[in-house]
Amino acid sequence: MDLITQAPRGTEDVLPADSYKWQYVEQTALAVAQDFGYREIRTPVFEHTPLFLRSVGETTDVVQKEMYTFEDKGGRSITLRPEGTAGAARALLEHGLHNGALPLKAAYITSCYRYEKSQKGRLREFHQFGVECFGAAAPQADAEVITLAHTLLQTLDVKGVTLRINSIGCPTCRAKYHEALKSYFEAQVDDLCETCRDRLSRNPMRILDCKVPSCGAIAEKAPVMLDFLCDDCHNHFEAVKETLTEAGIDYVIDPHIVRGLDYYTRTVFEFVSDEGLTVCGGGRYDGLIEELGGPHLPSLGFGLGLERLLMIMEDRHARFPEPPKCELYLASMGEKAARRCFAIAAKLREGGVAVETDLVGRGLKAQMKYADKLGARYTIVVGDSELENGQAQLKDMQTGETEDILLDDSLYTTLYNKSLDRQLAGMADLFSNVAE
RNA sequence: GUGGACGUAGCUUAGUUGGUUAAAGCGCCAGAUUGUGGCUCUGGAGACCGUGGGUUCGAGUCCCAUCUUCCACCCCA
Repeated sequence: MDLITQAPRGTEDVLPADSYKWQYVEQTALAVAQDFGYREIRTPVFEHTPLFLRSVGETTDVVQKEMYTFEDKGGRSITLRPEGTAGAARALLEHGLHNGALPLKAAYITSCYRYEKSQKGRLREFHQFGVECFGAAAPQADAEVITLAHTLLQTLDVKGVTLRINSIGCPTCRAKYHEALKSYFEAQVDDLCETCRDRLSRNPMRILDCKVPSCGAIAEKAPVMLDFLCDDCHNHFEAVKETLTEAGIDYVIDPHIVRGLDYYTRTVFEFVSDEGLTVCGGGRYDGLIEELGGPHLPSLGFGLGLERLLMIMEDRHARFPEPPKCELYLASMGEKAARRCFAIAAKLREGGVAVETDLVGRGLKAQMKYADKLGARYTIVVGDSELENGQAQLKDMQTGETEDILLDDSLYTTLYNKSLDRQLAGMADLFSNVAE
C-alpha cells in the first residue's frame, strides 16, 4: 500500500454503509443539546497557535507533544485544534457574546487533531460532540452540563458507562494541596517509578493516576484534594453532588480524576466505559476566559468522543435506526422505457420518495437482483406493454405480491398511502412493545 | 515518544523444512431460450503475497529497513 491509497496514520473513513450511524448519533446529540438550550456553534479547524498555548496550557502533554502546528504562507503559526473549548472561548470573546444574555450555552460537533501514537479509540483525527456553558458560576450549571451528557447517553441507550466526578478546587486551595502532595511523595521518592519521579516536579497529581502497583500503593494513602478544598469550593462541590443526587443521576466520587488540560477548576468529571475508556470528559474552567484576556467569566463544558461512543455502542450491540433504503426501484426494458423511468423517478423524488433506476444498462434480471441488494421495498417493471397501456405491476419485494397500478400521477398517491400504512404498522409495533 | 505483535484477492482465511503459471469460501459480474429478485448450478473478473532493499540458482515463505493496524506504557476523547 502506498501513500496514495492509504489514509494517514490515525485517520478513519466513514463509509456510505456506516454513515447513517454517525448521522443518528450527531443528530441525537444536537437535539438533546437543544432541549437544554445549547445552540450549535461552528468554529474553524485551525486557530492561531498562541490560543492553545494559553488555554490548554504550555506544560500539558497536548501542547508539548501532540499539536499539529505549522507555519502558513504568511508566516503565522497555526495549529489544528486539539480540542473544542479554546475555539469556542475565542469566538465568545471575539464577538463579545459575553456582553449578551448569560449564560451563553453552545454545542458543537467538531474534528480534533492530536499527534499521538494511534490505537483503537485513539486517533489523530477524531470527532467530538461538545458543550460549553459560559457565565454560570452556580453549581446547578455543573449539574446541568453533566446531566446533558448523561441524558445523551441514556437517549442513545448506552449501557456500561459510569459517571465519575471530582473537584480539583480553585488555584488557591489547589496550591496548598500540591504542597502537601509533594512533600508526601518526596518523603518516599525512592519507591516511586521513574516516570512518577518526573511527575513529582511537573504535575504531582498525575502520580495518583499511575498504574504501576508500587506507585498505586503509595498513591492510595496520599492526601486527597477533596480534603483541601476551601470553603467555597467545598460547598460548591457538595451542591453539585446534591443536585445530581436529587435528579437521580448516579455518580462515583473519584479523587483520582485529573484532567489533562490546565484550565480546569473545581468540578471535573468523566464518563468511563466498563472497559476503562473515557468516553466523555469535562469540567469547570472558571479562569479560562480571563486568561484569554476577557472578563472573569465562570464557565464549564465537556467533550465527548464520537468514535469512542460509536465503538462502545457497537460493542454492546446498541440499537440504531434502520439504514435508509430504496423505496422503489424502477426496472426498465429498452431505451425508451429507461427514459420514462428516469422521468417517473425524478417526479416521485419531488414528493420525497427514494427512487432508483438503472444507470448501467443492465438486463431485467440483473436489475431485479440489484434492486434486491439495495433492499428496495417495491419494484415496477416498465417495458413496451407498460409504455403502451400505462399500466404496470407494483411488486412488494418482501412478500413477492404484486398489484396493478397506473403509471400516472396516481402512482405518487399509491406509494404515499403504502408508506403511511407502513408507518402506522410500525407505530402499532411500538405500542405493542410498550404493552409488553 | 517507549516496548511488543501482525500485514496473502473487497472480506475471512489456506499456503508444507524457501522450489514450476499463489488456493478456498463469502462478496462482485455474467449466464441457465422467449419480460421479473431472494434458492440452486455454471462460468468470469479480481492479489505486483503492505512497500523498498538484501541473502539465494530460486522467497508469500529467511534477513534489514519502512509504512499501516493492533496490544501495553505514556496520555486522553
